[in-house]
Amino acid sequence: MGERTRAITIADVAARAGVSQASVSRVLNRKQSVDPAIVRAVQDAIDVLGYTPSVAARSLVHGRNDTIAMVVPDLENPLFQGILKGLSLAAASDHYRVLVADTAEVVDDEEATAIEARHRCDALVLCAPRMPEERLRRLVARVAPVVVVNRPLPGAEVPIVGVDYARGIRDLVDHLRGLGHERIAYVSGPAASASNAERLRGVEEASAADPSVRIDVIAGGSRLDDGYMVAEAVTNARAAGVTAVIAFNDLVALGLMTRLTELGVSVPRDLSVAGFDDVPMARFSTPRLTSMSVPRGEIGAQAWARLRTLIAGGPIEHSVLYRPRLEIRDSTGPVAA
Amino acid sequence: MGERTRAITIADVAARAGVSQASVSRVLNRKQSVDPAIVRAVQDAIDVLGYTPSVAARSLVHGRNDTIAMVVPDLENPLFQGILKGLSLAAASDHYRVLVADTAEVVDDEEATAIEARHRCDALVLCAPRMPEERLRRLVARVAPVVVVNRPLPGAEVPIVGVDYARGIRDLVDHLRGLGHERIAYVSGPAASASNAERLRGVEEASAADPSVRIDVIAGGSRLDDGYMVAEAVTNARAAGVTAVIAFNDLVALGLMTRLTELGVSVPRDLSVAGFDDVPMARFSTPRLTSMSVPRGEIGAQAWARLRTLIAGGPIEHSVLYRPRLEIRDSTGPVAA
DNA sequence: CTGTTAGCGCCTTCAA
DNA sequence: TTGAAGGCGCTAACAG
Repeated sequence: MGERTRAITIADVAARAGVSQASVSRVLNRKQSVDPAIVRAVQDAIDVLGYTPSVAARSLVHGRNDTIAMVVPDLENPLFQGILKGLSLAAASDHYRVLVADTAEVVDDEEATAIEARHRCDALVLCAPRMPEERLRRLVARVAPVVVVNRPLPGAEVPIVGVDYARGIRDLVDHLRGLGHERIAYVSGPAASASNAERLRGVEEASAADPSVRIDVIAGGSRLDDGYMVAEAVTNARAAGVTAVIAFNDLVALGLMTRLTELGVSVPRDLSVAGFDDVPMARFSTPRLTSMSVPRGEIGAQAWARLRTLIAGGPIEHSVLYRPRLEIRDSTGPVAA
Repeated sequence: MGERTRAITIADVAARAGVSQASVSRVLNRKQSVDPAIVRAVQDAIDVLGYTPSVAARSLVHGRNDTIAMVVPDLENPLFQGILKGLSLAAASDHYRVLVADTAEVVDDEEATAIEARHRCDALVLCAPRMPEERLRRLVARVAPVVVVNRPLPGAEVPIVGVDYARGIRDLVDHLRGLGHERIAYVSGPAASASNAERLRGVEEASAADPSVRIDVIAGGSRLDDGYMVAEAVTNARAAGVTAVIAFNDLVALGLMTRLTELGVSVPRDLSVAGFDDVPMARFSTPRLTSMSVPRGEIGAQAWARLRTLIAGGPIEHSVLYRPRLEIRDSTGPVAA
């Protein structure tokens, strides 16, 4: 890598500077102190020759290559993008780079992809929202050091950086309750998604905590289209008394609102709609979308912090769960009188 | 990399199988024909030991590591995400992985980042829309094999995969002209952006080709906020007779429409608005946004195709320029009578 | 402080 | 067809 023609090596530098390779290596790594004259000679030789050390050789000697991998189901998901960005920037500040491995939503490939990616790198960030728990647990043990992002994994020896989706849903329900809504619909995400399961748990908890509220679940999805297409089901629910909708995420909420507008359903007058994730677009929809904000970049940065500790041989640090922050905008309002 | 404890090596496998390392290497790489008995013995040993070859050692020997890097100014830009996804998938099908290097919009870091990334990888995909041409030309020569994405670079020895933005703008202007618009405003992107320059060229060409049309340029930006904030300037332009707006990209168009709606300006009745890039959200805005579609994933895939040829020692293949496709939706309409 | 010597794990001639 | 040996480029002992 890194060279077109026959690369110049540390031996060339040593020869030109009239010293041993070890000395060159020393000035390169500033480990021991070296005679200033030699340092200068070596520096000169390096400059003249335009030498750069081979990362491959270094990797072989050190047993690491200052690279981590992030495995994601879909690079086009704004949530993962934000995490990747945060991870990439944080890692870069420690001279680490990030390899991306998009599994294109094929759950059955995730395991192999993760193992392969891990083999090229020093550590792994795993986003595998749909992988069965047991399989993920085995995988995690196999590819350590690793941190799991955006889903719980009870009992596994791995740091987790995630979001308290259940709590977020409860907070959202509270918000709607405060506006007078008692009949709410939750448009669910992908059936196998762990974070959808967490949200559903939040739905249950909210129902249990407040008998006056009733929350129906409508099968949805995770993308704009899914929200668009679920609109009919939502209007049916509305006819049956539902006054507010919580969507799996903002994309679904935005797609839903688009269709509702077409159908002549006014948000929030006829129906309140809330999303989750607080993607940039949420502030720019009409009406502006009430959402639960999730610190995407921060999740990536925290994942790196934990990974760095593990790489350095440190302990498995405490997991973190971010509590989503309610962003009240214009798509939710008081229940119609 | 790839190991926690002392890794097992090809020597361990050889020992257990009772053959030489060379034989193991042979069955691993299925190069020469090997005695079936040996093959079996080696396979068994590999399975029992759970051996996987060291990528670092391989890299050192081969001088490559089956990894390419993509340098981008901002991972959160939907355009680059799409390209990255396409690139990543295409490369993966050839057992290559992609390293991402986000320069966080700091143009002065791009050069160093590119060189560093290139040093870790076999080749580079460069997205550097704001780097001065001359500097980019020098850089490109230095980091080959490389392909430049999404900007022209006349006279450089490098394949380019890009978009004919000028043509796209002209097609868009034609569309608006067909609807009767003669006074158009172009909300420009970042001043240093090469693709903005291309769009401006399209604006000039369109004006030159059709004297009946007049296109004003309004300074904008590249994000939702920029579009939102430029709305006042746009309404002023409208007061001065402008009947249609072309935004630098969809994000700007969407932000602009949001603000226009707030200001009571009806799109497309009072003003037509068109974007560029055709991001997923364009189909879901209210009104649905007319845009110029750009094949994001395909750009990434083509970038990989060219890179692969270069890596294999092939020639610099022809550059490609995609012609954006007009997606007529509801945000553009006939000029008011 | 410096040079010599062994590897890191793998592939690849070269003989046998 | 197989094994032995050298080397990819660098670093880390170990002497000197």
